[in-house]
Amino acid sequence: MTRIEQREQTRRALLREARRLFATLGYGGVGLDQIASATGVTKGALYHHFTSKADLFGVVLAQVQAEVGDAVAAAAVAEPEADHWDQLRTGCRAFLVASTHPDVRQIMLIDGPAVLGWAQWRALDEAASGRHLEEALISLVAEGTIDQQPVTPLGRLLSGAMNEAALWLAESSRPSDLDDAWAAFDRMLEGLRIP
Amino acid sequence: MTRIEQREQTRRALLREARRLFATLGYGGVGLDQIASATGVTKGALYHHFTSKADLFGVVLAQVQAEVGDAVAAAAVAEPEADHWDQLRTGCRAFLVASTHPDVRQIMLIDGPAVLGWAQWRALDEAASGRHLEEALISLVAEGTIDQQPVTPLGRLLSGAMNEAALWLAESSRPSDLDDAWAAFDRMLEGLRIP
DNA sequence: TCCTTCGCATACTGTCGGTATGTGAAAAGT
DNA sequence: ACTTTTCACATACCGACAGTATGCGAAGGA
Repeated sequence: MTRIEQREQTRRALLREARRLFATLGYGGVGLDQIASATGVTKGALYHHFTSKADLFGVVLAQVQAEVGDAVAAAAVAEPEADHWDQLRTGCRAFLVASTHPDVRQIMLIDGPAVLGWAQWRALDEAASGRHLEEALISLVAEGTIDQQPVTPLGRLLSGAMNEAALWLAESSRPSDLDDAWAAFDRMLEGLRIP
Repeated sequence: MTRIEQREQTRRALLREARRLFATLGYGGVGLDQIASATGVTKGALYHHFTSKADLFGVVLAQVQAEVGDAVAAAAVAEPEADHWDQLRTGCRAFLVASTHPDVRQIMLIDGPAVLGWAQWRALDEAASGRHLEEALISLVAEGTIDQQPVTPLGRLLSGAMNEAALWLAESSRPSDLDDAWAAFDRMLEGLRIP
């Protein structure tokens, strides 16, 4: 095993255990010694790969965000013949489903803004899934499907609505809640559409 | 000065300084010694009034939530002759404006869920302003102004949309952003209304 | 006036994020 | 082939901070 391979392997293992522990215990509930020992290394190795606890969390968060973003993009690509409107809908539904998963809930929705600050959190969100949302809205404004308006505030409203709905869904146990939340969100979207 | 007066005075002073520091530096950026010395007491006094740092933060958060809830209620009461629909709109606008203030932003929107957990945060939100929102939605469903549907997921969607919009507004500097965000939110509300 | 209560201070401990330094093996140079 | 350098990690340590145990002095009741 060459050195660069060993390095990557250790780094991946650290990220895997960090994500697992951050997701189950929350950022404040996990110590760096705990992450290191779960990985089978010491804290020295951790600080060789990451500059701080927040930095490690940031990389984990970026990874989670990227997965959610990929899920959204995959859902949109899955039906290439659909129009922009239906691509927005399927993308939003994919985002809602993905955000309900426990890792995403704790790391991205709860701890993310508090640990990294809202500005940095937003930058990661923008790079991962927010970008897709704004692009979709721009297309819809351009083709006249929704009112001419600045897309950034509208994107924030929709994103915040889905985030909060995902937090609520992850807490609730009734299976029908997902359908109810999606129906309500879909009604909201439909209300934006010019008849 | 009687003992009970002295106690209340110290407690209020602690809460005042804690709120100020939590709002400016964030929960993780403030130490209990810092709060105590800013108040002019020692950490012993702090632990005599609050069981933990999270407990102190929880009381501060409840106070902030109550202020926001009062602002929403006051805005609705300010125009008693308006119908339920316009009362919802003015309430939402009051919430959006109040949530943009720095204290509310940092304490209620960013640190709140991470420090207390989402369930407890939601309970405080429900008691303060979420209740008003759900009651308004129930009235609107009952009178047929919006579609028959479960109000809880819809309330979560609207609440999350406003929270995220408030975070975005507090970051941005253009004065027109508030108008844009409100216009977008108002369009969303209007879309829910049965013609 | 004595005793109890209690609001708060003082002094201490354990944990944890972060740093400084050591070490042995892999890679590079000659 | 031998030396030197690099580097991935371990070990040992420090400071900060949340939390605790205890002491004290004044208020309030008996």
